[in-house]
Amino acid sequence: MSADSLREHLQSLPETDPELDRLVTQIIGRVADKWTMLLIEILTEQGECRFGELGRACEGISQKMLTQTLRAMERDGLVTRTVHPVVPPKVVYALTELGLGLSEAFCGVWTWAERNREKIEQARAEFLARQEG
Amino acid sequence: MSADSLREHLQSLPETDPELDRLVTQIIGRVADKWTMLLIEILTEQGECRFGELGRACEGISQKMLTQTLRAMERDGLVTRTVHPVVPPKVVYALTELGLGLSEAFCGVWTWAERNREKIEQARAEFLARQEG
DNA sequence: CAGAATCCCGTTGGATACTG
DNA sequence: CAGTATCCAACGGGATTCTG
Repeated sequence: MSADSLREHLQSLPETDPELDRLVTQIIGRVADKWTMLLIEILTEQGECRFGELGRACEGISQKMLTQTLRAMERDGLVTRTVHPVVPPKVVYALTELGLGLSEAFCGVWTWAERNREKIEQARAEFLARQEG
Repeated sequence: MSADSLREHLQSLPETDPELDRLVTQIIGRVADKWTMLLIEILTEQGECRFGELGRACEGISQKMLTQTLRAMERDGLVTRTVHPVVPPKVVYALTELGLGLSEAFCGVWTWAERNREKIEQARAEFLARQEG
């Protein structure tokens, strides 16, 4: 896709209304979050997961942030939370249709990151050299 | 795209190496940021922009965060920063090829947010009702 | 105009301990 | 196991001031 056609495409989107634009912007702000994106990717790859599984798969996340992020995702309709009344407790999280849609949409960013990892590292090295030199 | 085919697609990506996976994850973390995404969208729609233009277009951003985000984007090779030696100073920012690629990749998320805005708001309302009831 | 520098406060988020 | 509750440090980020 060329720069021009991409621009045209973006401009063609129906957010001429500033009010609407604000709402969409807010959604992006809410959803363009590191943990949310990682959890969505894990749930897409692994299918439904238990709380602990997610914690282990999502490297570096604290249990507090895991709970918090999952709650927000549930609130926004991205995942379902199913409690199985057994001992010990078993709670299963799964992507909703909405969540799956976001996963598909974000898939492009993930692919982009992989494909351009080296370019980014190179750019960082050059930037650093420019600063020092 | 079905859930299964999306899963297959993600699993087919060459990040079996955990080290590589960490790097990509870090890039996602760096780039999945509200201001970065908004600035990329603005630069895509408007083409090259001056510092002040970006500040005005990116509603709610402080000058500090604008500078900071633009620096990080420049460091990662997403934008170029061109200084025109005139008085008053004129500095122009533009997307690089790399930045344009990210813009394209993220375009899907933007479209998703617009298309599903109502569903998200509905999900929030239902979640709220469930909590209260 | 395009920042750099400083101050300062609120929120984020980690660590830890506790519970059904 | 799947959380909740509490405390606290670190960082994000706004407001303001100053400069080339």
